[in-house]
Amino acid sequence: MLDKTYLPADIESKIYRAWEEAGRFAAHPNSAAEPYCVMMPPPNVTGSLHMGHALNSTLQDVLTRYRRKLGRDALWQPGMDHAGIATQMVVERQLGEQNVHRRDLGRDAFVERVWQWKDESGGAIANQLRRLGASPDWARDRFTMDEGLSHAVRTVFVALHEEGLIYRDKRLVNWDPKLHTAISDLEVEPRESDGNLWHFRYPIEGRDGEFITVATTRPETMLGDTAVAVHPEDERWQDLIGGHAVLPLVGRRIIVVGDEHADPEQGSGAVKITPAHDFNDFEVGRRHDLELINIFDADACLNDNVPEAYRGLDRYAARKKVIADMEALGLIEKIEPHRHALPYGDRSGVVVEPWLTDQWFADAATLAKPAIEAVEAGRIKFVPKQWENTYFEWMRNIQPWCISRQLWWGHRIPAWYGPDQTIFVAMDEAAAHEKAKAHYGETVELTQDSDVLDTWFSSGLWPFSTLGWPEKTEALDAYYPNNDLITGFDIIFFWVARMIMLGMHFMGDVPFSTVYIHALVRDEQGQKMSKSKGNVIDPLELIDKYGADALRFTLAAMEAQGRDIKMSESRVEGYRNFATKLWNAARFCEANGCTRVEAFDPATCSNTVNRWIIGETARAVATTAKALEAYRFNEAANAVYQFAWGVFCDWFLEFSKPVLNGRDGAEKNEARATTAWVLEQILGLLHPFMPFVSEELWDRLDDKRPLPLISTPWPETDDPALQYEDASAEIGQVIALVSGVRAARAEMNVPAGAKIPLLLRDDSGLPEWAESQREQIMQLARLESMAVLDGDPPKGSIQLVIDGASVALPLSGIIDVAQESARLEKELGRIAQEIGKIEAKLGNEKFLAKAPEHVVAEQQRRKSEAEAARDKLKQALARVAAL
RNA sequence: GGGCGCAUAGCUCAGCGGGAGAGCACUACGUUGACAUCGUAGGGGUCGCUGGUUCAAUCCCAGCUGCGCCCA
Repeated sequence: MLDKTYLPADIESKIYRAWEEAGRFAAHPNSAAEPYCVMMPPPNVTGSLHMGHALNSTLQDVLTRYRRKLGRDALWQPGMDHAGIATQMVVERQLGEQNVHRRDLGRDAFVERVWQWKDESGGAIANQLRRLGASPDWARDRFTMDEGLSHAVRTVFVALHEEGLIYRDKRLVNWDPKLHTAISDLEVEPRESDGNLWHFRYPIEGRDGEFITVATTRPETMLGDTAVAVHPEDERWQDLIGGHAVLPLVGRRIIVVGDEHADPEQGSGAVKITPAHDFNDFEVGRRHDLELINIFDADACLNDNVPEAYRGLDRYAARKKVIADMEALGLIEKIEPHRHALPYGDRSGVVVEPWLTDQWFADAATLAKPAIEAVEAGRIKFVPKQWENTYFEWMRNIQPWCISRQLWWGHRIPAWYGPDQTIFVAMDEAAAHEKAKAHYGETVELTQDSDVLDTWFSSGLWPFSTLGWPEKTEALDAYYPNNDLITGFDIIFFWVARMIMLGMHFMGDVPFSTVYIHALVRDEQGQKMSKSKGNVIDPLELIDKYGADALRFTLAAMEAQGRDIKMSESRVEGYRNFATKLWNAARFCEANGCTRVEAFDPATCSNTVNRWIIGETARAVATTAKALEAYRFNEAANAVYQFAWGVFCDWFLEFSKPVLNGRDGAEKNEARATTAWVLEQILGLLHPFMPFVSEELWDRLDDKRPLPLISTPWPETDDPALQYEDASAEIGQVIALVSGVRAARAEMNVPAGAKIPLLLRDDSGLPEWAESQREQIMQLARLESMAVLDGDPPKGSIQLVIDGASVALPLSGIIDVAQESARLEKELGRIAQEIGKIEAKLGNEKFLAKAPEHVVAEQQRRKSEAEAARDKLKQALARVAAL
């Protein structure tokens, strides 16, 4: 016998272990089944499960389990990302606690140390995903730094280099002066902050006492100015274009150029140009062939290209000194408070510098073309569709992708330098030597590039590298293109776009056909969860408290397309209650001998209640499946919830009680078999959302199952014979009657325990449906008797009108005449209002002329129904008044 | 500045051209032999504002207001 309360913690790990040990998550690329593949966005090896992972993984697991049950050969590919900067920082921090810097260890020892850390404490998230009930094929687990994936990375680098799509260039990059590495523009986070606009006067050469005023938010960069720009059509400065100013503090002659970058509306209309330290100025410099003067070192301290007094100062000290010195010279026109966005490194949290360095770049614009076309042509579809705009917007304006990072942890760039700095890109050192020998005609010393690749370079290969590429494997053949990609909008650029670019280029086909972009999980107040705000909800705590099923169901039920999730614990609690409810329903079934009957055929049931619930089951299965096919997770979850609780528990089990408690025989047998069958369908429907409780019940309710629920086919209820529309109509009337009686009882304060008589009549006397469902009605409406209403209702009756039938509850002595009269008046008022609305429509000639026929017919039907009810209510009211 | 999204019950949110819905919260009653992590019933909404399209608008279109996000 099942316990009274379901305790998730008692069973979850046991069930999970059983699944995993039996290989229930395994994909079978050599099977005849149609493949279905989802790539897990590889979490950082340093990561631990947060709400975003929980949502992302739940959705993938729902889809995977659903498809698996549909008979597809499902591969949910798990893995982990080496997360270059993040991981290196973790280990550096550990070293820092012992006052050791990575330089003290040296590169090889440091990398060794990171691997050690990875093996010991990395990847904790995999076990956390297990607690969530995630069912990826763990045996195929991959890591972006493992041998196979590293080989794929080198292969791609070498190939793209040979095609000219990867090149080395000296360009401005976002330099992180704390981490000492270049980062991509996506890793830069603009943050609003309060600063100033300093208006500096630069003396004009050859015109004593005349100045050109430029404004800047970064005074220290003036030491690297090589020009002043004004708009070419700005009348104020026409005569100055081509002339020179003298850069204060430095004394350099700098040219005044006409360039559209200068905005005549801003300040004086003139801007200082520092081509080596500003992206816009860099472009201006390029157009006018200006000198690039780099004034910073790697720490963002001033170097030897500035006057001696400033050398060695960090950028903020330099700013102070520049301002003070300009002030002393009387060259500051004014200082205005100014709010603007500063570029922060998302990892280091310091302001990054545009800095001129040699880096490796990928020609993203070229790679993007087929990737844009694939989405335009609909070969990849984003759900919700509006994210395609975001994708297009970025892809159509894509910049060269800086792929080198000055880190130690990551894929070392497979490029070697000869003594004269000639570059040899090759799969390994031996191959590089071969190339070098061919070039130099002799063996020379080669030095490998010390940089590593951007982490996203390797994750961009994920859809095929994990399947064994560049080898032609069975898995690659079966699962590429993948089917669905489930991820958050925040990595559309970082990851999704790169996978599409690289997939198109190397596989010649899209990496996946659908990208489902899900919500961000916020806290209850709608705030983004963050450690600093302290509003982070730990999914593992929720699992401890309410069970993994409850958390999963909450996330699925709240995942409506295009809206963020405000996570609230009360919802989780509510879905925990749902699991308990189901548990108790199963317990009821168990206690009443409702066990699976092998020969049971839902298409040939005779009892109306059974036929009805079978039809309802078929509808629920269809609704759920349709919602899942459309990625409407909330609709799918709600369909299951509503059916299991609102239909099966609330009505069907109640209807079945009289039979199950009655005499043994054919009727009872059919009721038991039907109940067992429906419960099984519910468990099947529920399994993708609540795998643990459904599996546990599946197991506990029958010890002769050939397969666990996870491997049992999805409920098949397509057979039109299961619709049973006649039963649906009949039970609909029963439910209306029971509900009507219950409402009247409550309203008239009839004690809940009191059994009352009921009189009922439609056109032909006691309706057939009432007679055939007599027992159910009597039980659920708490009746003492049910008889045909002959003539007028007895005095002192509550009178109801239900689906065309007159109902009387003779309760003389119990009811209050005034109260009953008020109740009927209220009801009548409601009906009259409705009739008014419908009449307005039907009285409108244009409506009759233009509305579709079925809409008009529907309104007419509603009108006559309402009128019939109104008439009966009026009669009832008249009778009450006569008392 | 450009783009996207959101505004529906006290709260969180579905819905979406022809009868305003759910969960939670709230109120009343209730242990009827699965379940108080429960049952039954109930209250509660000019569907942000203003126009337009339509026989018909919460739903489509435009504008406005407020909020959020992305890009520059």
